[in-house]
Amino acid sequence: MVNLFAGLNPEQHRAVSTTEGPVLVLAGAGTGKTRVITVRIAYLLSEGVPPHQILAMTFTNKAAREMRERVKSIVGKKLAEKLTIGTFHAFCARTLREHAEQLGLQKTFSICDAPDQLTTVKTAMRELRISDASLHPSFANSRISLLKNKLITAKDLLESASDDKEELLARVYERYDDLLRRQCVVDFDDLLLLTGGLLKQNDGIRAAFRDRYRYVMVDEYQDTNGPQYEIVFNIAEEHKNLCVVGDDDQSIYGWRGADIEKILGFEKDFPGATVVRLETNYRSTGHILDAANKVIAHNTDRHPKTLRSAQRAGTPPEVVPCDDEIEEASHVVTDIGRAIRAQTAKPGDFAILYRTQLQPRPLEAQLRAEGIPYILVGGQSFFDRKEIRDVLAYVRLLANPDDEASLMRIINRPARGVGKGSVDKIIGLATLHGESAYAATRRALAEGVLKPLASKALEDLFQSLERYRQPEPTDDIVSRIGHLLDEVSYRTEVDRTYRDERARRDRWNGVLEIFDLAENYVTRATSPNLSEFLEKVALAQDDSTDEDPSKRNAVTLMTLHAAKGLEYPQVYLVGVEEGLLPHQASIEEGTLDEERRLMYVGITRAQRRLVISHAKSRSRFGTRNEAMKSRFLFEMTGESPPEDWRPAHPKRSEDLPGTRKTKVSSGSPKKKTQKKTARKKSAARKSSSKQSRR
DNA sequence: ACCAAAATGCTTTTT
DNA sequence: GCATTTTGGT
Repeated sequence: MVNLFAGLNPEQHRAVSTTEGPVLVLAGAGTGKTRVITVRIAYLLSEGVPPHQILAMTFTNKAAREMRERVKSIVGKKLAEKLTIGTFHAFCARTLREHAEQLGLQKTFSICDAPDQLTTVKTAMRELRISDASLHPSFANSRISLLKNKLITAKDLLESASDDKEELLARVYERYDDLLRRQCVVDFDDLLLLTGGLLKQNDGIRAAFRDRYRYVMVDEYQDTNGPQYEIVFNIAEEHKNLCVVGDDDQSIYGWRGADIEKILGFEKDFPGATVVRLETNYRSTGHILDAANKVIAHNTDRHPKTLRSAQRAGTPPEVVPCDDEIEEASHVVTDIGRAIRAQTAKPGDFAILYRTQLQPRPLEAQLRAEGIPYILVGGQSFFDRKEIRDVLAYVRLLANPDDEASLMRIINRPARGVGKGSVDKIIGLATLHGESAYAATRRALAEGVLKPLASKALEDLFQSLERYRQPEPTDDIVSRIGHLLDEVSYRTEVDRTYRDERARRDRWNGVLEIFDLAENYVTRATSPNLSEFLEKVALAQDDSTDEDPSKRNAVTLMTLHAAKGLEYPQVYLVGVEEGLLPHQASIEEGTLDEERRLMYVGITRAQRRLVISHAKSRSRFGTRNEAMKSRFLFEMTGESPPEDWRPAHPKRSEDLPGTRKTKVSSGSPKKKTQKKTARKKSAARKSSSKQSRR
């Protein structure tokens, strides 16, 4: 075997070679963190540790894939495949399927995505007769998620509720969980929560996991939340062969329940832990790193550290003021276009980073106009499209008949004469008997309480579903899905709904892509089944993007959150304005530190060139708002703000909920019209962007 | 029960 | 500004 330690600096060497006992690696941005983890795994293997005893957890699929690839390139395919490397969520989904019985869960449970979660919250509220006015469904939804991530159960909340609103929320939470259980569905948070509970409560399973996974590694440890910590702790508590790697300065998931205290307090959890600091940055040139250091130094609650560049000073970051987001986009794109034409750079060298999903639009338009290839990362567009959700709902019903959200989605799509009346009757029965909507429909059919037309239609639908539910030996998943869609005439429905020829083709192509996905899955899986296929689909949203080799050499557009862990020769950081980069909502919540870390993450993605832009005004909700240069830019350059500069500040609670079409600012400079934004944080996601493939 | 027109609410970040 | 949801008419 080659010398694994070649090219490692002394700290990296120590992190790799300390295999026994707890290890905390504080790895600043660009200090070779991934390298350390992968070489460490290779080293463990070379020391004779069997691959199945090694468990490595990541937060994103991308990170997991990259880690496996890199280990593979060192130790070869055969060994690498026996390692357990995956996201927390994937690991948990697998564990839950293996041990479903212990939790009173069907092995075929489905995983509900964000829109389904919201639907379920709404159902819970409807059943409890709670109006949208007393509790916003999206607010309830995000709070429930956060509570789960903080290991607070509905019962806990009910007991500790200090006001009416909290009690209301607790009751919705409780009913929401009941509904999920009834549907045999778990949400993203349950995956972690139930696995944690399983390991904590079931001595046998815990012992088995401890015995099996002797060496545990966790990437991005600063993003660990309560349930994840519980899982890791329960597995590693005894043998203590736990190596966590992270950077408190890059903790940007606090809103999701990530607890920065976990990395700050690791030595308390595991006394005697070896602590390794990686502070030599191999990624960026000196000036860029200076800028990053200056910004992050304004945070107080952190492990103090300063990144040192291993490279020359390079060029300082450029700060470009623009009039509005259109000019900003055109500046960025012209800049990129010029470099590409001059052949000093290729499209793949560039990344354009932004805070929110509403920003990429003008950039996309410009890039397309200039004919520059680009990839839009994130923006869950594909799986949010109506026809995709329809088809997946059908597939989910095959795997799990009790999935109510899915049944309700397709019960009358294509239209088959099952109207509101019939649906209400079914829901009524389901609630009355505390059974799933599927069982309630069966009951309604047996009792003959539905209109003849609806009755006949549902008989047919159920017959089709049941026919393709059981795997025929000769039949694979793909043809089962195909036949089912055939029998319900889904193609006809698509043609009927979309008059425009192009739209029709587009939509149907989307459906065909599901078939591609399924085929792809079948060829890879050892024993293909619907539940596992759906699990892959639910847990892997970024799959389509980076596999496509034709898009390799393209400008990358993504949010700052999505950019963590990545690097590009040239980075454009756009929209660095008060209210946007310290985001308004964060200013209101007092989480400025996390916004600053986001800025820090953005800066440290750049290898040799960083261009930061901000606009004087930006259109939002169709109205134009004035914007101030972000405070972070003053922190970065050390300049002091000019006389007329005003930071964004928390908004008064009294606002005008009735006014939809607000007038464009009347031009009075003292009264700031800049802030008119949503006042609640919401987990709702929209299909705001399209064009993820082609 | 179905379709078109009108109102609504959304936009912080993701597994 | 947009897409989705609700409404009102047939």
